Amino acid sequence: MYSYKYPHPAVTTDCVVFGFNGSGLSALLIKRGIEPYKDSWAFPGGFLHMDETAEQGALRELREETGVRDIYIEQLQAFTGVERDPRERVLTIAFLAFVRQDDYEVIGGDDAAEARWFPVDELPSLAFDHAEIMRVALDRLRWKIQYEPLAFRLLNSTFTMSQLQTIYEAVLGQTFDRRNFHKKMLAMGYITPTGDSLQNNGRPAMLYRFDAELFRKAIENKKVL
Amino acid sequence: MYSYKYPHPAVTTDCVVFGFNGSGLSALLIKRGIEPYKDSWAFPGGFLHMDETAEQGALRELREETGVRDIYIEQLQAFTGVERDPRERVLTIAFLAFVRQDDYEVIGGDDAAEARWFPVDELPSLAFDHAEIMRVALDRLRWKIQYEPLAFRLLNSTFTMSQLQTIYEAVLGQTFDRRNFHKKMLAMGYITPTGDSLQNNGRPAMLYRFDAELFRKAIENKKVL
DNA sequence: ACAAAAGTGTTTACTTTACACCCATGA
DNA sequence: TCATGGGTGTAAAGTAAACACTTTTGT
Repeated sequence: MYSYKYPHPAVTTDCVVFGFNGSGLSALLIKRGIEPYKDSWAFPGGFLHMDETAEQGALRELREETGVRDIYIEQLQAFTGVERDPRERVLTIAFLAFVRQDDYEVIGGDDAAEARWFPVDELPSLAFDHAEIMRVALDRLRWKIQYEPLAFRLLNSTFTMSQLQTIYEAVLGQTFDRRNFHKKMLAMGYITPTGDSLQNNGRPAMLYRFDAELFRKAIENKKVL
Repeated sequence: MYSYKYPHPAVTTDCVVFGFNGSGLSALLIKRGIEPYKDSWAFPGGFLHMDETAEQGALRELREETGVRDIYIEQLQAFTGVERDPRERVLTIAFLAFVRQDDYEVIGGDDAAEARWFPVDELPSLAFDHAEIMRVALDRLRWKIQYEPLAFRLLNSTFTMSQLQTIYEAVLGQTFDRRNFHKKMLAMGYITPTGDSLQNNGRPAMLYRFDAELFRKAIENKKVL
């Protein structure tokens, strides 16, 4: 037992993991193996340990519950509704993650009976206030992809322009002119051709690479992200 | 005493309150009246109660410690470093606020021995990790003012174009061409002239008003904030 | 030769920047 | 009448949007 002079809320972390499989945008959910909301789908997450930051906790829970590891996450926001958990006062710090969906064999583990990807437009009903968290996460994703090079975290290290365009179209829910898209992306100054090409069905497509070094220089010069 | 099966961190809220007094940008700080960091300057804030959301807690602490009440705040982010408080594990949820500096007689109260405004470029050294919070808050402010009508929260309900321009220049640390600034602001479509004017030193300046209704319509039509 | 997907350039519209003179008021 | 700050328009540059034909590959 742990005792405190004043009441303390419990603190959890949750990870909204977005993945891309070549066509549509998905989110990684786990089926809860324990109460409350047993057998409901929810974001991977769990109670914060005393010796880890929220970010470390979120990564640990993600690894334990889905097998996904070593990825980039960033804080979304804290959700602090008083009644969001029936057990006791629990607030959660939600994180956003972006991964190449095919890099991971997601497997349920620990408190998760099962883990799988759901297309973001075919989500099941979610435990706790996770539907609200999902709304905020999608808004943030749509906002950020326009100002930060998030898309490259969802692609292999080399990619074609149409793969890149597919991500933007999936996230923003609109289509772009192929020629203008191509021009605009190259004009950013941090996407470089590799020289290789990738073949699927028609003419082979050139492969590009995101250059983090050039990106850093680009934002320095242009003073806006 | 309050006992739990697993250890719980303590949770506080902190408010980074930005104010504008007609010329420069300031932040509201309190001098801590209790340990730890007694007599250091810090953001107003304190422990979260079990029956309030983080936002409610932040507003309550702000009221208790500085007398500032009934203002708009928004969540900045949670700060969760393991060693950020010497007493026990404490994580804080930081909020951002924007106020008309002259609307409030700030007064120290509760755990705060004193409360006063500091120009953001003349801040004292801060308690806990509040210097880090300040950095994040300023980054966020600079980012948001370019995309959201924050400036109007810092001004009286009617204002002149040069007052508005002064805020943008103070926050972003750069100057703008008076004519282009004027055009751009009116082009937003949600700033309307009141018909009145304000006199200070030369020719009287037209007074404008921020129209929240027009703003709502403007973001609907332009689909980007 | 045909189907499928990829590569590419030009014109037009729009947005942003640069820039200077006249006006209203108080001292 | 002078000093102070406010109001305003136009031309040039840059950015974004519209738009269609040709190329490479596999079948």
